[in-house]
Amino acid sequence: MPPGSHPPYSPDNFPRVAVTVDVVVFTIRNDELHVLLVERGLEPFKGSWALPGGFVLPDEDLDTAAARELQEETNLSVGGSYLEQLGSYGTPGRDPRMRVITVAYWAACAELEQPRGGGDAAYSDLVPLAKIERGGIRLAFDHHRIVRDAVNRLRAKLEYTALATTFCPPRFTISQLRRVYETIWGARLDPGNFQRKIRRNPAFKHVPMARSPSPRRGGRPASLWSVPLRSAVVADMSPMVRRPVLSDDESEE
Amino acid sequence: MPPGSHPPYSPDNFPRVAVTVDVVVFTIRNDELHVLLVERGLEPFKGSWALPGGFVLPDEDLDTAAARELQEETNLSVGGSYLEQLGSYGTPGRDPRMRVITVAYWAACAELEQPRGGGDAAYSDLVPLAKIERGGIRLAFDHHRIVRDAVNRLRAKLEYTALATTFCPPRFTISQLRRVYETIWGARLDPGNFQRKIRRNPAFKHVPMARSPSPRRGGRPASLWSVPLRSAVVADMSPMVRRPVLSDDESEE
DNA sequence: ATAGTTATTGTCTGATATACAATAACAGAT
DNA sequence: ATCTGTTATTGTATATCAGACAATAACTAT
Repeated sequence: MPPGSHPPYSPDNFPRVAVTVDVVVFTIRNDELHVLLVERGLEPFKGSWALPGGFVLPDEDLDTAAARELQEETNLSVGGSYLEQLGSYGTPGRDPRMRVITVAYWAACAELEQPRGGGDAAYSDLVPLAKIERGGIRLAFDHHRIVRDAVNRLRAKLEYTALATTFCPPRFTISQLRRVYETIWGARLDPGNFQRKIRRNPAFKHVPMARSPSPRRGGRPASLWSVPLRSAVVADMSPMVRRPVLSDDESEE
Repeated sequence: MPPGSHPPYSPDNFPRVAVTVDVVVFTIRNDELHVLLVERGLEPFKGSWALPGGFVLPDEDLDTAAARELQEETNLSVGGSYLEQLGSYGTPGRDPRMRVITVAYWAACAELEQPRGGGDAAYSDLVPLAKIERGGIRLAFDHHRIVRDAVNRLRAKLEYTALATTFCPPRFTISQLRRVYETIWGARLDPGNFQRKIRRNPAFKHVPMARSPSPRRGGRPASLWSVPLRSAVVADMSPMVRRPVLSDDESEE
């Protein structure tokens, strides 16, 4: 890699750097987008919230390290969720103790059991993204920026992939899926047009004899859908158009 | 960052890792997409081609390190080109000497002077991407994968940004720009429809009294265009549709 | 003047998004 | 059982836009 003028590799001849992975875990709870955070028990930033993460182990690939962190924090195997590298952050001084470069990942999960409040490890909790975006949460290091970047990526990817389905159970109604978009985008989508859009997409398969089960408050029962091919979730699809954010009251005028 | 069960930071208490940046520099020469490569003068992979890159210096941000590498290799300031982080690669064993995690970047440049063959530094040259994709080039480390990822990203970004303009001089004709798309996508675009698409895009501004200068071989002279706003280059735009690759002969049935 | 070439504008057609109306299938209240 | 409210699903009409391709425009070279 070094073109020549750089010092040659050798255990004592390269800058001292630590490499960590941090994961932005997204999930939807009560129709609100949440992020998994841990409370720091040590300086620096003791008492602040931070993204879950840790060192990349000596014989571990980056993706593996991220999957391990996700697993450790959520008890979810990567199988049921989506995990993707976001980017690396290494501004000098981002960690006051030493040079730390972090490889950030983001994950989308359907259901998340309430994080164990305070175990042997740190205290962790799901925090509404709105609260973070509002500036209502003090985040350690440059994690505010990482979260912002992750949210932008998430919002963008909903547009042209079927990733929204990873926030749903394996079998879901089209309205459930629509609510995922509405929640994450903060926009209202036309139910009829959304329906057609999904039905036209060959990645989505009708679940034969199934009707929406959960106790509903009236209304025609919806049929269930799934995306059988794992690869279809991340494949490009005809884009969902992201509309401008609407305020909650669009009734009387 | 460590939730708790991890070892605390300390100069002696984290895995030994080196961090480098590697840059995939793209440019177009003779209507062909090229990548800048350097020939390795040292083991491992002595004699193979590799991406230009090197250590991240102790007080250097990642983006800065990448910009420095680009500058060192091309004599181009980042001002005239586009530089973006691609992702990080850290599979154990990717460098046989030690654990090396590289943060890969990719760059798009308009003109590139012929790399100085062999100076004090390594021998470097522009290599046609087609040759790399065909497997005709032995690349060191996992650089083959990095180049592949970079090309995919480049091709994707042409679709919904004005990044193709970074392969053109500051003032260009619409046909020049179209040829950039055709070169990178390996597809043929309809001149008329392409023209309209660009003219409809408010990011593109007509250069008042200018006509295409370069010695042409006949044909109506084209007017010149530019994208005055730097931010408009990376902003989302109405997507160019990527058509299937066409073979060179689409004339006689 | 003529032929060849590239730039630019026009036109038509088909696909698709959007708004919004209409119908279907349920729960709960009366 | 009927009526009301709610959600799911289908229809429809309009506007927009991509794609094919024809028609001009403005040059160079002969």
